[in-house]
Amino acid sequence: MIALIDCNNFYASCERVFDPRLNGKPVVILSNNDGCVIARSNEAKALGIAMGAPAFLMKELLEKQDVHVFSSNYALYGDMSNRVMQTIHELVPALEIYSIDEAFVDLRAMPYADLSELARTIRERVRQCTGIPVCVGIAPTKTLAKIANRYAKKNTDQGVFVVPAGAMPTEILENTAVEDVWGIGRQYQKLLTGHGILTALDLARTNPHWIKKHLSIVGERLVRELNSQPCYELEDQPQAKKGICTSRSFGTPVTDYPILEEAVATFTARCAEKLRRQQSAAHLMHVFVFTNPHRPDQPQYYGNRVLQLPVASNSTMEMVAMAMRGLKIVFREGYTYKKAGIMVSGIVPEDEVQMDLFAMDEKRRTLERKAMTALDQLNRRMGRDTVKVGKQGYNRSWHLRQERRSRRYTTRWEELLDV
DNA sequence: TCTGGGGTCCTAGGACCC
DNA sequence: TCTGGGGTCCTAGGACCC
Repeated sequence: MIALIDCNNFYASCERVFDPRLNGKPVVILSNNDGCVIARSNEAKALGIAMGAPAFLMKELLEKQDVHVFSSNYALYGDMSNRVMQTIHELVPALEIYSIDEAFVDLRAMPYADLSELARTIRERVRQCTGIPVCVGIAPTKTLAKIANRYAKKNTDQGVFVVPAGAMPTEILENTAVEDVWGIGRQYQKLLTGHGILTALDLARTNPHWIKKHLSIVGERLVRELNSQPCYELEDQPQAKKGICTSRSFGTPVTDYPILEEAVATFTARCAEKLRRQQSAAHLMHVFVFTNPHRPDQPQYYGNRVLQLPVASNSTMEMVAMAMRGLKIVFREGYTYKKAGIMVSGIVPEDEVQMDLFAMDEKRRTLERKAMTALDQLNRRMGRDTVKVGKQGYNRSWHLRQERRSRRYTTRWEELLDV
């Protein structure tokens, strides 16, 4: 059996842990740049505030209904996520962190006759140690555990639901709309409902050949999983990423080349850090810049370039130098840039990098590697970008708009909660 | 009379997830 | 004034190999 543990309204719940006055009130959290609504408390959902709704269109409603609005505070949410995961991990050893607010756990080796008792224990312990409410769904497959979790959230006071192994759980499948099944998005929903497949139960009973033809092998696995046949194992070892992207919209639009340089250098430094953290190196870098597509009255431009490093690298210095060459190529004077980013791919383990007879000499490479290790250690201890390359600059005028961010209660001494 | 049977790698595009 | 930022997997088609 597999459990899916999912935090309720996670970002809103994080804010509430440190400000209980928010309990019972509508709370929403905005995306980077205070752009869209990306998390809502139940009270906010009840007001009809949609996921992904642009904040500026909701302004009146948010004010009129006295909604508490927050900018994203990823320092807080990331740290709270770590605490939740650690708490679960202390109770169940086999844990797959699926997203910032969800984890699958393998219950096969757990000495509990009654799995709902274990689920309640997990729930209470997470609540006690972190203040975050979670729901737990338990079932023979991941897909069914997802459905069980959703059902626990919507239909029970306990926040726990178990789909037993053995017989097909017809009742819960019948009460789950097909578009609420994990892996069924907008396009597949349209296709399936067009063929009269409206519920998870209908989908579970659909002809596998038809599914394979229209939803590919992914759909076939999904149908098997609905029939209690596991196709997805628990992945408790995180896999190295095959592509890494750092991109941002700018708080204020950018026209100046030096400011664009600072932004792109910073994104590159972030990609290099991510590569080093997973002990990888990349040999392709994709630089892109673009104007605001929501302003058709302004001239539009999308510039992008893929650059090849002679030897796969994760050195901030080498990668920033390369990114600056790419930016020079894609930059066009006279446009107002809204967003830029760096994507790296062609990722290999850092100890399996293929050398080049004519590239940077080995001595320099070793030195840079040592420098990067020192840089990472310093920045981990003293805070991000304590040590950085000069191109990253001090300007920050391109930086995010975050007008309503709460304090970083758990990761900054100077922002601790006052009692 | 009649024209094989395997493979690999790469890219673009489309679907999905949080 | 104003619309986020990451990822994954699969398939089809083209080019190539023996």
